Amino acid sequence: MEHQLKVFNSLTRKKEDFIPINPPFAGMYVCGPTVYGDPHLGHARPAITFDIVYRYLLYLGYKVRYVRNITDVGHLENDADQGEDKIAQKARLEKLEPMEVAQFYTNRYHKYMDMLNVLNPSIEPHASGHILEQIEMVQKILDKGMAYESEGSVYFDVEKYNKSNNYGILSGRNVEEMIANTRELDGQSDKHNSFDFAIWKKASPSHIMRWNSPWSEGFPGWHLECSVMSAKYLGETFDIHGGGMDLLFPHHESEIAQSVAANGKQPVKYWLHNNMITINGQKMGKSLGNFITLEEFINGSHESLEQAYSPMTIRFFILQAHYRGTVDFSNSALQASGKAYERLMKAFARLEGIAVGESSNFDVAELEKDCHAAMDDDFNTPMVIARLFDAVKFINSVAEKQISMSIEQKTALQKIRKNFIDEILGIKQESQNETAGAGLDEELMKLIIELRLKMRQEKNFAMSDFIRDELKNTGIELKDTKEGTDWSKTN
RNA sequence: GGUCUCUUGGCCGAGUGGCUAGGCGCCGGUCUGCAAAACCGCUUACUCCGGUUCGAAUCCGGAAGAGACCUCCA
Repeated sequence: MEHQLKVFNSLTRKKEDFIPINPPFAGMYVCGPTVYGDPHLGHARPAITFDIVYRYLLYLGYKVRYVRNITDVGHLENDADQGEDKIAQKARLEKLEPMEVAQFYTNRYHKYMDMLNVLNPSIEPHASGHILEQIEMVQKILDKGMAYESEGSVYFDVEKYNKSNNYGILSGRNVEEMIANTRELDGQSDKHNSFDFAIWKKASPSHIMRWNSPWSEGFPGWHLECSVMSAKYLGETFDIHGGGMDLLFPHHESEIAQSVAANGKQPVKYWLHNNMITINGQKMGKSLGNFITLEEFINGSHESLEQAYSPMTIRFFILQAHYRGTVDFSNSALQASGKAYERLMKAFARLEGIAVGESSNFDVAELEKDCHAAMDDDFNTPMVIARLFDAVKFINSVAEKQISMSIEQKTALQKIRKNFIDEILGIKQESQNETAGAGLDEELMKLIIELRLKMRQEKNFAMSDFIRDELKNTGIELKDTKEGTDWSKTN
């Protein structure tokens, strides 16, 4: 392969050559959504980030198995109401089966991922469908002496594990310091240490979702599902594990510990983490009043939004920043991205109709090389987009008949469009007249535009402007161009 | 407080020890009956203070500011 993909490995904190364990196969596991609420911006970022990783690995010719889980088990509210499962609580409030709640939000998640042009994973396992495997893993860890049972729950013994291994290998945390900094606030805990984590949790009476196990009726600990399902579908050691930076500790750290304790080997070769999003410089949170669902984003209904933003605008915006940096959602930034997105798509659409002629001084091969180099360098999508705009400028200059383009240049640009815009970045055209493409609307608009053209030719500008203004009031915008008059719906 | 990350032009946001990313906005222009749109051109920044270097926004040290994670749980 002519490419050498480099990825930033959180485990080593360095960019490393990506060399899969069993080429041409590549295995990737990404932490998916907890399906107890509507999908929001916080879901979009990791989904799009690892969609890019998936797409690029496919583009490079790897046979990729992409596993992204659905977490539908065991979520306690982080508010004061202890001991109730998030899904169970929702179910009780809405008088539904817990699985109905999980299914509803899973469907919602899929719908919005589809709108964002996020490809489906190869396997989408549910935590609830792998309870047996999780019980087996708990037993395995118990057998190795790295966990203890207490009051029907089973806890991972971090201190013991750390004697022979390194708990903190991923997050840089130091167990000795954690012990030193820990103060027992109350004696109620059935854990040996505050940083021990549950791998099996006994269900409280109000907890609806529960399964039988050798220890109690309960549910598996949070970290366990990812360890179990990744091992089941990708093997005990696999290539890439992705997720948001917020999951680095304790989730991923604990995943490593469990897997090493159970299987005696590091589960993951490359850990990739996307950075977080902020909204107007603040972390998104329900308590901060800036919690925006994808539905609200796309229809513009949230009060902090000045307008609706299309799914492709959101995707383009996210791709304009590197995945390891934070990205701040603000109206002005999104509006800028929306315009940039349209300019990019318009130019490449224009390319199709361009008449070829003499070659101009524009190196398409170098542009392509730069785009590849940017992707190879830890998925630098902002750089790819920047270079694509150089092509935009070239295409527009040719379209404006300032310079010309050869057939070779045109073909090469078409290839870049297909490879980079369509396949790798996954940016697609959102047609504005989708609902009006056929039928009565189109016919009527044609007639109105023709009438207005006649008036303009007769210099009856008062009437032609009246038509334009009135249409604008009803949400249809007319634009006079050299080729004639275009129309589009404004929202 | 601990661990880590970040600080780039009006805004967003890449990047490299010397070769002015890119987008949006502004301004100028082309086009147009006008407007809008579209297109072209323009806009030389790197928190502060030291140091290394022929040369640093880029490396090192310090300061200031911002953010994330650090009880339970997912």
